[in-house]
Amino acid sequence: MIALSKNYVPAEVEDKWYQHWLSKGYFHSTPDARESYTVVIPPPNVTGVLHMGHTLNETVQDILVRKARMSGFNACWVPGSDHASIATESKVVQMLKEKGIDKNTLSREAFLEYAFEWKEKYGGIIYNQIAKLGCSVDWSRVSFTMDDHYYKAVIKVFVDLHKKGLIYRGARMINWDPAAKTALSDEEVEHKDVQGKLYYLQYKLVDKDGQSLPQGITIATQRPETIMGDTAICVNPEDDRYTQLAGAFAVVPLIDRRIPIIFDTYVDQAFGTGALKVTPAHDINDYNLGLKHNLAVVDTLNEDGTLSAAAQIYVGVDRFTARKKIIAELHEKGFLVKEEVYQTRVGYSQRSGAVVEPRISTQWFLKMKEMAGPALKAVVEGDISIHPGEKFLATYKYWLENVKDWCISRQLWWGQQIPAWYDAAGNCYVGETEAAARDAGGAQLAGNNAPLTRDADVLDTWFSSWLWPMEVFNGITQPGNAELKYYYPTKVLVTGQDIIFFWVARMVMAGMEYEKQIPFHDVYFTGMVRDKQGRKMSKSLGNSPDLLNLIDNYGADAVRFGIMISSPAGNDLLFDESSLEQGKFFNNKLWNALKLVKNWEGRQALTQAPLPDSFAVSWFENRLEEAKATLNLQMSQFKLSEALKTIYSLIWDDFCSWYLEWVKPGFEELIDVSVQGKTVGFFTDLMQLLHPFMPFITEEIYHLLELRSGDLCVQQFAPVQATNQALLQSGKLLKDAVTAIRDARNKAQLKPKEEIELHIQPADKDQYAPIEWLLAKQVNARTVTYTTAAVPHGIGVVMGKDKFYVLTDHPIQSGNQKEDLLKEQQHLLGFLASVEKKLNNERFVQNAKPEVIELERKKKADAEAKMKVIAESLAVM
RNA sequence: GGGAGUUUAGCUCAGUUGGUUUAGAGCAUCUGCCUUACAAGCAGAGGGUCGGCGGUUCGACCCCGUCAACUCCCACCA
Repeated sequence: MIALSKNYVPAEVEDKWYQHWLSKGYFHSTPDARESYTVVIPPPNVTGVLHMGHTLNETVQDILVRKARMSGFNACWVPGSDHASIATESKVVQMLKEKGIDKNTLSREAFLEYAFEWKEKYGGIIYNQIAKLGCSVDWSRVSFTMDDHYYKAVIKVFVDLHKKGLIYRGARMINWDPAAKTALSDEEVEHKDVQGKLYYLQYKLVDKDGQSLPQGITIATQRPETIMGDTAICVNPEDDRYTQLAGAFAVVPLIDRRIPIIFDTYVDQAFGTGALKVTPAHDINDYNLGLKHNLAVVDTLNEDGTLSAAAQIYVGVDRFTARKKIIAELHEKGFLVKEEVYQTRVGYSQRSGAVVEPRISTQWFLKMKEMAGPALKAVVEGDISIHPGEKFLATYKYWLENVKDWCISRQLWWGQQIPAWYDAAGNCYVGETEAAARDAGGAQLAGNNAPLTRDADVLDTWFSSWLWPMEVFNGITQPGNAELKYYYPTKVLVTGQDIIFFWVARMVMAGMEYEKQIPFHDVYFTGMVRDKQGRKMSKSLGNSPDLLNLIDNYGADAVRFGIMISSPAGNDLLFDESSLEQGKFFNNKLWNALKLVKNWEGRQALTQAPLPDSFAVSWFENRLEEAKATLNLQMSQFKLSEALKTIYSLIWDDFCSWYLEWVKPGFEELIDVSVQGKTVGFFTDLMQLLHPFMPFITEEIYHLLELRSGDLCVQQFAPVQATNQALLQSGKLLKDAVTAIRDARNKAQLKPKEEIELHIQPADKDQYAPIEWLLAKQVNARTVTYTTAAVPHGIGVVMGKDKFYVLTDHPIQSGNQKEDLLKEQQHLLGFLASVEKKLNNERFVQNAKPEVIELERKKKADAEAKMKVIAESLAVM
């Protein structure tokens, strides 16, 4: 027999089994006759580390995948990472800066070399974490969104969509990130409430000949640093205050530029002064107004957010510094009328955190209306189910119905370079290669052999990740290949609700476009992981724990347990290490149960029917099947945390606290060989049920229980058996009786070792026959006898219609037995009153279903019987 | 400014088409136990007018209306 350590030590177990599973190739999938169960990992940023959000996601996926693998499916979980264009590039730029290297001094090739070096150096961290967590991913399928084939797929899709007329290039107002110096999509801009100020500025007025007019005009703005870009002042044509200004001009302060007064109903008379400065280069509304009124566009900002030469003053000064200086100057020169505090929303770059500037720029766009249709249909018609329920359906629908074109070009180097080439005249040709682009140029380029220049920009990261479920199986580069046909569509996507637009909706679009099929059947949205106080986890708050540290401290199983136990689908999770501690305690509980059961080896007695223990065995057999049915239901509904609670309670309460106590032999007694065998079987089943949630300790115990050739990891679940309800009822009666009598013992301050004589006054004596022996054992009764009348000097215990009398040799405290009975009686009186009220209500008797009425009658009868028992007891006292 | 969601025990949450005992679990709390698997444990206990108000119904935690608080998403009013 193996000597088992006092406590469970995860570190000794986890790496061993993970290596074993890998060596057996259990996680490796190849197409076969079984149905596939495919999950593609939401690829984490290649240079990042896993945070608690990832940990939750990966754990959920592993649970689903392991469960599928043990349920007859050919489970395939594809791991991988995302090149994360802008996030990675900014980290590399930062790293270079620390080395004293300026990105601008490097060639594109040299920069990419650094970037790949960086990726190689840090790209392994997440994979190590995924393995440590026990994730059963197919390591032979690791994918990266910049793998050669993947790169080609992205290029191919770009060219294809361009050919279809869905991708176009044009000058539009886009979101500009002055820190990363690139365009962003609308989704990459995060709006935050900010307390700003509204400045009221006085502009001088002149007539068309340049003669000063007596009055000025006051406008309100949040951004005085953009006045040099003003190209008009706009007022409402119906605003009496300003109608006489038709034909007049305003003079921009500080630079003395004349701009026209224009009239448009767009302006809200009630806001500010009813006069609006129009700056087409720096505001989307002003831009549109400018288009309508044919205004000039004066771009006063450089790409890094400093003022440009066009601003004339403060050239080269950062926009926020310039704002302060300009305010001071305006104040000094008397242009600043007043300022007031103003609540506003400012857009920030999701990646760099910089305040985003609206900027007119030539970029590549994807038409989204055309893509949205099928993607909307797939979800609305229920081909894809979203969990939890309807919560995200409305969000998804709204976005797709109102989606705008997607700006897909980024002024970065790290990513798939846009396959567009330009000739000297600036004509643009699109093709997978320069030669193909040249061919596409056709007649226009005929005879022109001058070299073409490639578009310097790369594509948005999400323009590659939206192909993920297809291209990890080479579905774009080798359409219709055997693996794609087998593994696609995937079964379930597990991801955070924050990327529903970035990724989920777009994957559906790409899937519908290129496979004419949904990419996944179910979407499981996990909530956001927050700290105990409900705050977001962030580096700056320092409240984001390190995953490997947690695994060191608690073990991977406990981490998985802790994060799952309090994580209903879609709800935010308040992360608290105490739940990991609970997981650790659970590990230990399992370990101790193992020690107990192992301890019986070599202490078996031969079977001698009938056994007092046989009730315990058949009860647990049924309880187990009952729980399995519950579990399957919960799993099929993606109620994973509920499912874990079910197993936890099944193991801790039903198995350990009840079953094992029932069959446990006394000191130096033997255990029946058949009971021992059954118990090992139960324990094995329990480990199998728990394995998807806590793979390491379950595999360990599985092997420690018995010498086996196979592994739990791939052990297939047996079909669930029907249960015997009567037996389960008896078990409940036994538990209730034990609890009630123990409560009485406690209240009488009896020590556990002090024996009692138990007298039962049952409503139905037959119910007690099979459980009598176990009841005696659990309440430390030396004798059990039946009675039809009150037993003098006994502590009376009322349980439903049954009554127990506890006799003891020890002096007992009479306690507050009577008080308890009176309390119970009060409760019953109230209950009875409510039942009787119902039954006396004619309309209830007329309208309610017969079975409901029957039930109420039974409740009444039961309650009356209980009242009688209590009354008898009180009478004796 | 629109839209969605949440509100049940001190905390985190269940509560399945309205009727199974005037509401359940885990954690926390309290009491008693170092009982030969487990003090990282065992045996018990206490704790909630189901956010407020109104309605539908014989009957509401559940359906409807309304108010309040919190959360999230979306939106170009300077």
